[in-house]
Amino acid sequence: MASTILDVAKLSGYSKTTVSRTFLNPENVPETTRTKVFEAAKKLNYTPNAIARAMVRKRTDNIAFILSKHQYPAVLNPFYSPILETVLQTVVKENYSLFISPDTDLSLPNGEIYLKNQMDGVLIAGKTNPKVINGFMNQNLPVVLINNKLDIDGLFCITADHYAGARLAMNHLVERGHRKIGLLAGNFSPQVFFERYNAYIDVQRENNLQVDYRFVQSLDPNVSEAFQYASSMLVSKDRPSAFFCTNDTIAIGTMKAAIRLGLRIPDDIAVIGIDDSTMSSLIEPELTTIHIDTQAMGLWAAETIIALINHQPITRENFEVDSYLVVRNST
Amino acid sequence: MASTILDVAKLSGYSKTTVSRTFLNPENVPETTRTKVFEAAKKLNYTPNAIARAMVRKRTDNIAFILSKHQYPAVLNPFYSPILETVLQTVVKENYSLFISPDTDLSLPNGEIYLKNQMDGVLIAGKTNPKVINGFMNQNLPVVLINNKLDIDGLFCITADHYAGARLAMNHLVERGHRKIGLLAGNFSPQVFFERYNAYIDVQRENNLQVDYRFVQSLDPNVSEAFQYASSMLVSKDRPSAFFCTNDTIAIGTMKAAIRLGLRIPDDIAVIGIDDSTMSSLIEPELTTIHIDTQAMGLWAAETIIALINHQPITRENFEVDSYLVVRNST
DNA sequence: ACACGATAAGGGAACGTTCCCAATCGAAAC
DNA sequence: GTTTCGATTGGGAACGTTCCCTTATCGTGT
Repeated sequence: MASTILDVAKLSGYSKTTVSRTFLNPENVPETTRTKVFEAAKKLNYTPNAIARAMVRKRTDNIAFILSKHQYPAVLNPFYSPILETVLQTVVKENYSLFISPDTDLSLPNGEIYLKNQMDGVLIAGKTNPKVINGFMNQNLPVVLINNKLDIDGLFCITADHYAGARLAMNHLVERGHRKIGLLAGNFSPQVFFERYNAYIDVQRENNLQVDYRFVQSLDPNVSEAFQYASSMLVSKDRPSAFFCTNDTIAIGTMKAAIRLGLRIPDDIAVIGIDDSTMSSLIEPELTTIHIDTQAMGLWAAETIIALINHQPITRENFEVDSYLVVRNST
Repeated sequence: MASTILDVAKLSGYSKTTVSRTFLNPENVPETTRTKVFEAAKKLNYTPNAIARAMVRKRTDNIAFILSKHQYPAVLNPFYSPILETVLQTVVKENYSLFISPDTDLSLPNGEIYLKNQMDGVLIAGKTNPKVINGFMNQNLPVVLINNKLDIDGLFCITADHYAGARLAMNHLVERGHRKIGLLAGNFSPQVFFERYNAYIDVQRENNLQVDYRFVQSLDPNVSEAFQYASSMLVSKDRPSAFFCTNDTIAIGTMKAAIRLGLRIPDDIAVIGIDDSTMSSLIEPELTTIHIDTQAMGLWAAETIIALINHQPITRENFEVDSYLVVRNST
């Protein structure tokens, strides 16, 4: 049905080799040849077949972005979606195509198989089964991990220091004079959960504050759950003067609860989040939070996978991204 | 480097045909054959080459999701990202892979070309150059348009009636007794812009209200721009009692401005948005808005493109998705 | 006049599958 | 005992490119 390089060759009067050459390096071919070939191609509505090309070149220029199945929703996830956005823009600029996949299908009988030979490299965001990673690496596929670190030879990772970030948040609250601080901790991957939890405990110890475990709660990181826990804690007579929420979504639920109870933020209750997601500056009062440089994550991940694909030197190995405090009006 | 079907054939003692058969339809092969083949494959770390397979089958099981370049950011766009999420989940369930692409690269010298033969079908979200659509259709590629309608034979479209949706919003404001209503209209595609603008005008005419053009403004649909325009309008002595914002982002900027000026929502100033984006129920007070059934859009688009790929009958042609009013606390 | 290099173009193998067709073999049917 | 049929397997062409190698042509310098 669709026309092939042979049709163009016949119509233009040249050989398939010349046609191929013309499409690959137009400048390496005399002008008359070029125009004749392109003319014929246009007339036949011809377009080089990317699959056939990939077959001989052993390159597809496709990069996969796999989101841990623990992260649902995939595209809408407030932490990962800015990373995906940056990766997409970066990768497209270098003429790669981006393929996105929640990693569920990798566990399907044939899912893992199909993915492999169609990709030049794989980006994995979040916690994943090491078996999957090994599967890719056994095929000599370059892999870069995002917000996850595994000590495998030849594997590159980009992470953030969630302990340091959480300390920033806690220190800020302490500096503002808060002596009683509640914790609403999202149950992300155990690693992230504990890094932030430990920061909460450590900073308080260092400042001789006592942890009141009635105001420490782990929960699913969504607004309604945060709203519920925060509501019940905020009505307590000896409630904390501040809440450390381990992400912005939880912080927003907490603020909602406070506002509904008629409490003033930050005078009656201070709230701090983590992520500096888009929402944090949209709500009123605006949320004080920890900015994690997700743009750097996306950029480095994209550039690294491309460098690996092209066997170019890697600028930095296993790079840890910065976090900083963004003071707004909720503290 | 990587092992091929011939290696497996040799090691297992069967022919390449039998190996191929075993991978394609394990149940069509005697058990002893199956185990021997799979054993050999495992030993060799063999995995069928998706590219070679695609080459002979003339199918890749890849679907492209192209976001209009007018929509930036791509993944983070509050209207399109839920659609993308639904499309992704639906498509993956049917064992297709999803490629995402901002449509900029289609205009690159070779960009358009490369995309074509690697996809079984194409989803295009938002306004696009018809040339691009024709390019795909000339290659006999199924195309489905999302939130955009073009009268091309064989082209399927899913849209929302933005005029009707906007009328819902305006009628709600009128019912609440508002006689003076301002408009903050995002400059989306001209089509969407005018559908909503016309609804604004028409509903007021029908109710004998006078339009005060000092409070009508078109703007880029982002929070800070909305904040600025709303701020300057809200300080006016004879300001409107309500603002119709043509999406939630604008509404949020408007509410922010009102809150900063110490106005009470909805008593001093009512605000209504469109989209029912995630944010609308996170802010305080929660935003009254028009819900557009983006989930239905994503689902139908995904199912339709898959049906087209498989030459199955289409359940519904050119389907227009429902909108309804969601009353919250901003009106 | 001759050799030589640069420029232009073509022939054919190779990439790793699938799938059509044919071949073999044993058992069941007549 | 011959035929038929199903089950199992294999050979080879085809898919549409790229790329290595070769060939032809045409100056250009000596």
